Amino acid sequence: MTDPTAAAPDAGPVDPVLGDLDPAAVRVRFCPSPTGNPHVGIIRTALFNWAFARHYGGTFVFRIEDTDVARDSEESYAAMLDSLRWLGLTWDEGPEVGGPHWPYRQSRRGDVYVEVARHLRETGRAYHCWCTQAELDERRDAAREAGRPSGYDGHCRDLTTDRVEGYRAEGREPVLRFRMPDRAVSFTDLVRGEITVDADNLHDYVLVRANGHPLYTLVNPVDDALMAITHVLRGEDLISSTPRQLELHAALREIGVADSAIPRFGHLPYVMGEGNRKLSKRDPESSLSLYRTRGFLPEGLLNYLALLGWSIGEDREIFSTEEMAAAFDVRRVNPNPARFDLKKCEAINGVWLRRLPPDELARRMVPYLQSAGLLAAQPDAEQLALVARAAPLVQERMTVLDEAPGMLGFLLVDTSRFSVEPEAASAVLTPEAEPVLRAAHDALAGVADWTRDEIERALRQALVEDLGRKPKHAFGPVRVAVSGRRVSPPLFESLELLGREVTVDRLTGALSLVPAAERS
RNA sequence: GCCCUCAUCGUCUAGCGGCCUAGGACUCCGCCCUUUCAAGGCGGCAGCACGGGUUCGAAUCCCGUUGGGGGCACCA
Repeated sequence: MTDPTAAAPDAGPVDPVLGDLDPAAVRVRFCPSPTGNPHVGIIRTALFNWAFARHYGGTFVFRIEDTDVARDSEESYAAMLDSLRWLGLTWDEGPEVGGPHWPYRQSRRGDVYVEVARHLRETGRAYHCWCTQAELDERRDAAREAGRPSGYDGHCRDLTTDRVEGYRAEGREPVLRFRMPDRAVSFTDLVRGEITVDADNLHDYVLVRANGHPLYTLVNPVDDALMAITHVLRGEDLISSTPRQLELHAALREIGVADSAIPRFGHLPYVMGEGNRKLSKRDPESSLSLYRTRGFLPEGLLNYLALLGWSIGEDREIFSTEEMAAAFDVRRVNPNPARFDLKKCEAINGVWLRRLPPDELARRMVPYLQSAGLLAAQPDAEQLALVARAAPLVQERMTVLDEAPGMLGFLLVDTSRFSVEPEAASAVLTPEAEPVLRAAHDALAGVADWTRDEIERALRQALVEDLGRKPKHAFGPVRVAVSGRRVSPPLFESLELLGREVTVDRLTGALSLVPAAERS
């Protein structure tokens, strides 16, 4: 058992991501604040955290950062859960599934933060600051004017009791500030390497508002510490607040509030929108629900999002979330911002859509057909069977599911609601097409065995052979007559699904749309 | 203003000192296939921001410049 050539435990290279941590002990969290609709940037962050956790066999914690009563909403909270569920990004601890650190909504953890804040103040790690907004603004402007850093200047760090009493007598309400060390702070970012901020640019920051409400600056690090988070993967906008978080966590350990190790941080690049701006919740194209209603598949959307800042390598772009998790390595995350490209997102989605088994595609098209009014809320077996048979016809013609109604509508509407698009009618249902329609009508009416091959044989015979039309001009009018459009699924298969009776009816109807030929 | 950060085709990326006359994908443009549209096949346009180093050798390492992004809240 003993291998003399084996390296001593401390001689092997230390894993730069795990350190000496057991992979299964990895704990990451996804902690959105429920304001507005979930957007693709935040989902990308969720995906990378999920992949990281799954890669190591660790724990994916889902925590709701709802400390901003003015902006948070219950709808947004519900939408966030619904989104992750839809995408299949399952969490191991969090809302609805529970976990040892319950509750996972910060709005329900108020007592915890009050207690921690008290400890911080009693141990001198945080202090009351009595400065008014006006005073702060004035000093900040002056500092900026002088070319100095513009953060808090430490004015209230060491106030005499007389001064404190004076402020109190004025009726001022203090905020609680964290006392940052007077030295540089550095850390190794998992995607960017060493990042150092020197003391001059580290400022005491507010943990608790004058009204007693704890801020993100307190609750986020506290929960990370209490929930024993080992790795933090978040947006690059948080890079500059990382030193604060590091120091607060260290303070928490020193005063005995938490005993978990300080997490390692990795900052993910932005997802950019049009122009050169970070994609924000205000941009309509950032909204996850938009992609969902358009009929993107979770597989496709997630695959595309994975490509934004990460690569599985070896000229490969199509992969599942499981494959991503298996291959995921934070150090391979690309630090530069990526622009969201709808065209490419659609292309990737199209690949996934074509990969679906036809039955599965049919199943997923149903809701879109329903909301278009083409399918009843409780479709009968016959309708569902028709959709299932039609699925293979449209599968390679779609990139998103909400294209289904447009492509299958002619198969599903009853005759009373069927109509030919005016543009198609005027372009194709011309006097020259009349003989074609007539011949097609007569030929199809006589087809005994209504199958795709028999339909094709009959039409070719009648239109191409007998009438001498080019296939394009032979089948075009028939297509418009039965589908109402110039573009449709393959013609013969469509006719087979439509049935002889309806087909013949539509040809008759089309005949009535043909304008009389001008006599000269 | 101060600080942090980023830099390969239009876009997403591969590249971690010689395999690079820089590969793939999306977009766009041709051609083929073809009953429409797609899908598919083949081909094409297009890139290492700039300047210094280091090195026998740099897209790859270092420094600077320029340009982009972010932070400097009693938002998160």
